[in-house]
Amino acid sequence: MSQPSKTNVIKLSEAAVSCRNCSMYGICTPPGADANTMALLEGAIKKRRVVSRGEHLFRAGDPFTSIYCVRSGSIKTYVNSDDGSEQVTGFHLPGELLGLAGICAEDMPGSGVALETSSVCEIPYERIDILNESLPGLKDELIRLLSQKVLHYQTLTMLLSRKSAEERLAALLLSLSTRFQRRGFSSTEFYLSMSRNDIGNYLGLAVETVSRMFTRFDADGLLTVQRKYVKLHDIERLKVMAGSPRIHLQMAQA
Amino acid sequence: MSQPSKTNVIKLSEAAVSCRNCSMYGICTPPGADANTMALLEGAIKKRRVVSRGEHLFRAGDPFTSIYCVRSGSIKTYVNSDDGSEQVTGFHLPGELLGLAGICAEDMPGSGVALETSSVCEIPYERIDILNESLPGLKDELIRLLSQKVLHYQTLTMLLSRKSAEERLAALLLSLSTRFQRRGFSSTEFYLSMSRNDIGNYLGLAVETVSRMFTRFDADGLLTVQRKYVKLHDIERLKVMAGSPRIHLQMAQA
DNA sequence: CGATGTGTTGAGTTCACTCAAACTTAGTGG
DNA sequence: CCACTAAGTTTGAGTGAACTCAACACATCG
Repeated sequence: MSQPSKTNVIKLSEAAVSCRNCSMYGICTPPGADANTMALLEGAIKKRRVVSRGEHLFRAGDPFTSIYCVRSGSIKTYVNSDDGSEQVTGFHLPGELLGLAGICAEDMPGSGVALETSSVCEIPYERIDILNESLPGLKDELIRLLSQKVLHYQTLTMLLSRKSAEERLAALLLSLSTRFQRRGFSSTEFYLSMSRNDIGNYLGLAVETVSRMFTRFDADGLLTVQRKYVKLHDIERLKVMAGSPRIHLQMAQA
Repeated sequence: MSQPSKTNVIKLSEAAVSCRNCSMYGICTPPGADANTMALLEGAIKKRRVVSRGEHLFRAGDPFTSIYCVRSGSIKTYVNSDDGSEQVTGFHLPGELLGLAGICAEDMPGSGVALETSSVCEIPYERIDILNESLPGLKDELIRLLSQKVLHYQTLTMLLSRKSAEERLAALLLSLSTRFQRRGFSSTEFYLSMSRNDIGNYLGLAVETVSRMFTRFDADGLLTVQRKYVKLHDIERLKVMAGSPRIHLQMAQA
C-alpha cells in the first residue's frame, strides 16, 4: 500500500513487485507492514535459489528443512512408489508454495524438479517459529494455506475418480489458465512447461490419451495447440466440459 | 504418564483413556501436562456431541466454526459437485480429525455424516488462538496434522490414478486395519461401517466392482467377508497386492 | 546430418462400467 | 408372527473408454 521507505528502496520495491501476487503475500506483507517488517522478512525468510530445467530442488528422502515458494518458472513435484513408478503431485507456478507435505515428516516424502529455469524462495522451516514472534499471524496463514492444499487435493481426488479423460484435461487447462491470470499472465495463451507424459501422469491418463484429447479439443475449435504452445478459444465451453465450477475454483488453489 | 490429580478424578481418567490414542494427543496431553492443563483442555477445547447414524455433523455451506475429532463410531466426509453427485473424501475413525479443509474458507466446503452412532469432540476454531497462548505448540501440532493430510491425499491421488480396482481395495482394507490397530482394536477382524457404495465412491470404482473384488478376495482365501463383517486372513499377501509399503504408511495417516 | 527425445496417430485389447435381475437383510405395520 | 417394502448387495451379460503395443512424425541438438 505505502511507498517503500528511505532505506533499501530498490530492494524493497523489487520485493513488492515480485511478492504482490505470491501465496505468502499475507505473510510477507501483512496489512500495515512497515519497512522494518519488510526488511526483516526480506533478510530473514528468503534465500533465493535458481534451479535450471531438470535440476532438483529437493529429492524424496532429503532431510526436511525448508518449504519453497516459486518466484519464476515452474516446478513439478512427485512422489515415487517403491516399484519405481512416479506420481506427479503438482505443477507449481510463480507465487505458489511447495514442500508442505514434508512438515509432518523427518524427510521429504516427495521430490521437486524444475520444468524450466526457475527461481524460488527457500524458507527454512525453523525460522517460522522465530518469525511468528515478530509477525503474529504467520502460523495462521500457514495453516490456512495448508487447509487450502487439503481442499485442493480432495478436489483432485474427485477429478481422478469420477471424471473422464476429457473432463480431466479441461479442468487442468482451466486451472492453469486461472492461475496464470492471477499472477498477471495471459489466461488464454501460454506455454506448457510440462511434457505430455507429466500431464498424463498427473491426471491418471496414458500419454497417448492426453495427446488424443488435445487433438480433439483442437479439432472442436476449443483451442489451438502446437506442442507446448496452447491458445484457448472458448473458455466457457471448456468450463462446461470440465463440469462443476466448484472444481475450477478449488483446482485453481495450488 | 502421571496419575490424575485429586480433583475431577473420574473426568480426567476418562479423558486419559479416550484421548490416549487421539490425533490431538500431542495437543491435549502435551508432555509434562499437569492436571491444570488437562482441566483447561477438558473444559475449554472440548464440547462433546453425539450424532446418530445418517445424521450430519456439518453440511457443505454451513459457516465454518469448528474442527472435529472422532471419539467413537465413524464419520464419512464428502464434497458434492454442482451436478448433484457426491465424492467421498474420507472415513474418519476414532482419534482422527475432520473438518480441516474448512479452515481456508468461510463456509464448510464439504459435509460430514455419521456412519453409525458416533461421539465427537467439537473444537471451536477461534479457541485455537486463545489456547495457543497457554499451550504453545498447539498450532505447530495443527500444522503437522494438516501436512499429514496433504501427504495422505497425495497418496490417495496415486492410488486413484495408477492402481487397479484390486490394488485400491487392498490398500483401503490395509489402511483400515492399521488404523483400527493403532486405536487398540483388532487389525484383522472388523465391521465396515460404510456401504459398498461409499467404498466404491471413495475408491473411484462402481459398486459392482467393489462387490466383485470382495467376492474374489474371499474366494482367493485372502479374507472372509459377510456384508459388513470382514476378517483378514493374509495381511502379507494383501500388502503385496496393494503394492508399495509407502502407500500403506501414508494412507494410514487419515 | 543422423541421433534422440517427445509427441502424434493407428489398431487391437482389456478392465471396469452400465444395465438388468436376483437375492438378502432390516425395518414396518397389519 | 409374517407379509411387505425398501435399501443394500451380489451376480451375470454386454459395452465402451482408455490402455497397450507399435509405427511414424517432428523438433532439438550435438
